[in-house]
This record gives sequence, C-alpha cells and structure tokens, in this order.
Amino acid sequence: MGKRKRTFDDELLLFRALADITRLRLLNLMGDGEVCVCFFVEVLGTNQPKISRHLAYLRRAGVVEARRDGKWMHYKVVEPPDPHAARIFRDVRAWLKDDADMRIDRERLVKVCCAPQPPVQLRGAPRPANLSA
Amino acid sequence: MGKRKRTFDDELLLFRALADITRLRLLNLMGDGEVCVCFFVEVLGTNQPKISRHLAYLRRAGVVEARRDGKWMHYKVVEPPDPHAARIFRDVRAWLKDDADMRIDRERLVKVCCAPQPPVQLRGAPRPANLSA
DNA sequence: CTGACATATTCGCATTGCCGAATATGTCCG
DNA sequence: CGGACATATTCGGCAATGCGAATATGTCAG
Repeated sequence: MGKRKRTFDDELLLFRALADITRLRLLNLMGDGEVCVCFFVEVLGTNQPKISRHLAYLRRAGVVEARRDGKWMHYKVVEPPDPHAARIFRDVRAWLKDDADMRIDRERLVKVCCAPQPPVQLRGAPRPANLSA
Repeated sequence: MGKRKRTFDDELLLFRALADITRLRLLNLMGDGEVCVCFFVEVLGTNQPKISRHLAYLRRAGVVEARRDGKWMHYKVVEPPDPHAARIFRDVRAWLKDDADMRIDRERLVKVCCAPQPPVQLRGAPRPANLSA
C-alpha cells in the first residue's frame, strides 16, 4: 500500500494557500465575484508577475478558477470539493469580510474601477462582476 | 500611521501553524484532552526534538498550552481568542476527527498507552487525559 | 504577419522552514 | 551535590518559497 497521509496532502495544500497575505488579499477581492487580473495589480499596488504567481498557486490549490475573456483573465473563488474543506474555506472568507484591512482593499477596488478617470492601464478593462450592473 | 496588515499577522500565524502535517497530527492526538509529550514521540515514531519544536510552534501560534507535571509536560488544545479564528480552528479539528489516517494515529495512541507491556520509555508516563479513567 | 497589450512563466537570489545531531534546561531521587 | 530522565533549544545543512527582472505566451487590431 502507498505512503501514509496521502489523503491529507490535498488539505495541507489548502492551508498553505491560506498562509500568505497576498493570497488572502486576492481571495478577499474575489469575495463578491469575478475580478480581472489588472484590478488586482492596481489595488494591491504591486507588480504583475507577483499577482500572477499567487493566482497560479491558488489555482493549483483548487480554490479559484480562471476564465479567459479576450486579452483579459477573470478569476473567481470556487469551493473545494471536500465538505470539511469547503466549510473552512467559507469561514475564512467570512473572516476576510469582517477584517478592517481587507475592507479597505475592497473599497479601493470599487474606487479604482468606478473612478471617472481610471488609471491609464485600466481604460477599457472589464469591470468586476459585482460592479458591472 | 503604522504598517498595513497589522491585524491579520496573527491570523496568518494560525494558517501557517496548520500548514504542516506533523502539527496537524499533534493537534489530532490532543483532540480528546491533555497528552504527554512522550506519547507524541511514541505515536508519531519520530525523534523528540522534532516534536518539541512543532509543539513550540503551536504554542507561539496560540492554539495549544503546556502544563508541567514533574518531569513531564502535558499539552492541550486551546481556542484562539478571535471568534473567527476559533470557529475555523474548531472546524479543522472536526476535519481531523473524520480523517482516516488521523483516526489511525488516535488508535495507536490508545494502543500504546494501554498496552499490558508498554514500551520501556513509557513505563510510568502519565496517561492522556481521556484515557485516565 | 506585426505590433500592442494582458497575462504567465522562468531565472537567480535572498529568506524561511524543516530536519537530525548535539547540547542545554528542568525535575526528581538518592 | 550528581546522575537519570523528560523536554527544550541551538546549530548547520538543505529544500521550499517568495521576490523582482527578464522573457515567453496568448489575443486582438490593422
């Protein structure tokens, strides 16, 4: 028979995915629906490869999914298949929603994409799902 | 004003504490009450400094507490003060309880400490709390 | 096809984390 | 005190992780 702890390996992947502030901030911004990568870059105020690397990490951990839309990529949260993992994941997101710093990030997302004169690099970028209406 | 993300630093500490299989196994064995370090060493089948290091990590993360009893140290789980963290932590422990491999560890703990001829290094060691009756 | 743009991946480096081995601390007993 | 025992900490090596810079991939417009 195989090595022990086979089953829990996937689950460790979840906790490791949550053990980084950048990834938590990304999950937070996706809390209300799909968000385009370019907004992550703008809101977190960091370089694009860093965002992309962390999104790839979250994708490998199975907690987000990507959708292509022309040049743009939209990311959204997906629940892990395991019921225990799903529950924990939902609690984590509720926690993010209550956190003061995370709220600031979400407000910045709204400000950045609804501004009358958005930053040059965001002209024509597709709005986050929850703000498109 | 200070650096951002001050509040969430503590919380990252929790996820990092959960992002290691040895620490999850330790938390699992403490699921039913206080356990003496010597049983951890025996059940996980590893060296003592490794166990001690991971227990220190869990202590720093605020999810376990230690109590001295003569030569022995007993560890038990404690809930994090933050309600969100506490909830997640409880869910994680429920998850451990359902996991097949974790169950094997718990059974091994019972076997090791209730055996008619316990291993030499466990003669006279204080029983885990849930088995002392 | 070519250039412009959005995103992803690779690379080299610094930091961090886990490990076993050795050693230190703390407690009991004689 | 000194030796035995349980546990904790330190140390050096090594693998994993995060980073910025450079580069690759993918898509569209012309």
